[in-house]
Amino acid sequence: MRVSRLMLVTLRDVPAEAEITSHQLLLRGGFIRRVGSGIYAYLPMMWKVLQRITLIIREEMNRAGALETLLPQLHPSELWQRSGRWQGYTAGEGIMFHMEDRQGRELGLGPTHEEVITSLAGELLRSYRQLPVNLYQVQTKFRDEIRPRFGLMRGREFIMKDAYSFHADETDLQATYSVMDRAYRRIFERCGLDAVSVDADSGAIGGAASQEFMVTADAGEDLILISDDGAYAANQEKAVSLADAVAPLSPAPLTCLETPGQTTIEGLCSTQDWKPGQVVKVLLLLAVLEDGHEQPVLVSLRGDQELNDVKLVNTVSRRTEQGVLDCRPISPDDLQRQGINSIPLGFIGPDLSDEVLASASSWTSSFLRLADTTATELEQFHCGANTEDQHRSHCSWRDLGGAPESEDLRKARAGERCVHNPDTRLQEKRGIEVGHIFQLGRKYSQALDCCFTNEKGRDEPFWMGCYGIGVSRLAQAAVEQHHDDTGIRWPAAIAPYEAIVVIANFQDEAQKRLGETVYSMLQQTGIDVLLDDRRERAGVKFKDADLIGIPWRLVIGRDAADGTVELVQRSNREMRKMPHGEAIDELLQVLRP
RNA sequence: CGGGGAGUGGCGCAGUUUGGUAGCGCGCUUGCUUUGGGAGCAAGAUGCCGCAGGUUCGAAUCCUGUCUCCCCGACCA
Repeated sequence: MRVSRLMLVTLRDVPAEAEITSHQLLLRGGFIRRVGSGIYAYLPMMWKVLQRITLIIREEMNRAGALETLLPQLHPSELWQRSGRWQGYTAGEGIMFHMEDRQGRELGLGPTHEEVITSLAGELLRSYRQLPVNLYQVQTKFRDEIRPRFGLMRGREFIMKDAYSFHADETDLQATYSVMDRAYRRIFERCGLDAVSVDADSGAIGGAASQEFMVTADAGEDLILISDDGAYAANQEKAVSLADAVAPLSPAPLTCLETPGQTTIEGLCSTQDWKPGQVVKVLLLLAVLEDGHEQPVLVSLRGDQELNDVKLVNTVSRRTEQGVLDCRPISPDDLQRQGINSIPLGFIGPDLSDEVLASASSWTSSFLRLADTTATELEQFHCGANTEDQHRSHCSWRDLGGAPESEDLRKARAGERCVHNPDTRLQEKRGIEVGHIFQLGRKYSQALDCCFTNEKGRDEPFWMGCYGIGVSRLAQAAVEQHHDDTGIRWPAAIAPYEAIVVIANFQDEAQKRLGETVYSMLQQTGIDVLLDDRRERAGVKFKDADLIGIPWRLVIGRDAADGTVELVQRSNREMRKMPHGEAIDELLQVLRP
């Protein structure tokens, strides 16, 4: 391709809309344009990148025995009503774009395809003899994100590869899950990405095991914790660790203290000369359950620890045997609205009486009491006295009528010891989630009543797995991981072009002739090559070539008359002069080994 | 949804406080010169100043409404 015909529009200034480097570079390099909030056009070079990524994904999915398909983007609401997700996905903070057609039928734009694929499987897969089956598609997904961000990283319309597998039993599901795990590792490696797989929470999708694949980059939205020995890695939402030990209090009798205005752990500890780890803090939250109940929750946590929301929601869900729609701290306003005035915020102890809820207008009238292991393990501790401006020192759980059952509710943090091997510690990194694999189990097949006939002639819901890769996000993550101060450094496997021939001075006949020769020779070898034939000054072309990040550059310059060219590697800026024939051989060797 | 910021030529911005009919840099067009790291000179083109009302002799500027975009948050008492 000739650059003069490429519709290459590069920008010197950074567009104001872009915050992170990869977003800026994709805009400046002429790869993407914003059309609306979270909506982007993939310009020709970007589309080539996406196609190359998709090709790698297809090859690996096919190799793993999956079948490509293409499902509709318009989903009838009935389908989602059958799985019970229509309401949650469309009402309020719902993530699904939805509409009514001219007949008044309700439709949604697919944010994910469990409903469609599962009901199809229910129609097509009648016997255990047809199983297992693994279906995938590469397609645009629509999600009305609360806050679209960072270009392609969190768009409202994005390209995703999603796959769904169907099995007769759990063991078979596990087998395919691990096949997918290996396929994913190969995909990311082939794309030239440094990705780690981490234990993950399966979140709203539900199911048993789940793993995320994270491209490590400082701009990542997720915090991941990795052990020194590499044996353990998890999303912070899911990560476990051994909390640092704290010095036990020297035994003393329980005492009540005046602590005016000391409502924070920090304030309390600096005034009383306590250590945060010797205090039990009690958080007051409200969980909204699937059946509409509003359940007040009291969480006891060692003062130096932080609450992990995801673990909390999962625990509340397990204890109440219900889905949790929302779980958030209770504010003074909430209390006022409920007509409660007897909760001394900032001075709450784990034994806060249920009586304080007696006057609540819509809340459940008793607390769900939870405690993190770090709190229940303390022999003696300080805590709130349930009275304004008072705390208790040297309290024990016996004084409080016993400790709640121990739960893991705390955030694991970098520097803490690992559970699998206390001699190793956790390090933290930031990551961009580019893939996620789940063992869904029978959640959707049961909800949609999609069954096959098993060996014994009985109907049984499928065991399912689902496996996603954010294709457009992956492309931007690659830029986030591979760039320098002059531009993008595409990994060769997904670069829009493999090489670019730059004619330094297009007015110079010798340069022009050699450039054209080299260009057509490369084309004949099948290398996807660009020729910068623009009548721009050399500097402009070099800057653009750096910016758009083509892995190999052949400069046809001053030595063109004697057939000498410069071969430059984008990733390390290494430059070597050599006869043009040799340069082509060299390129063939690295690009077509 | 809450908080903050911004909408002025393709991109980046000034002008708004104090109302007087729109400007700078980059880019674009033409010509000459230059030609290895975003050239120089000259001459040009491009604006419903987000949109709709209002105030005024007069509005990018003041008032009201509205739309859009970006950032932070929806986090621990």
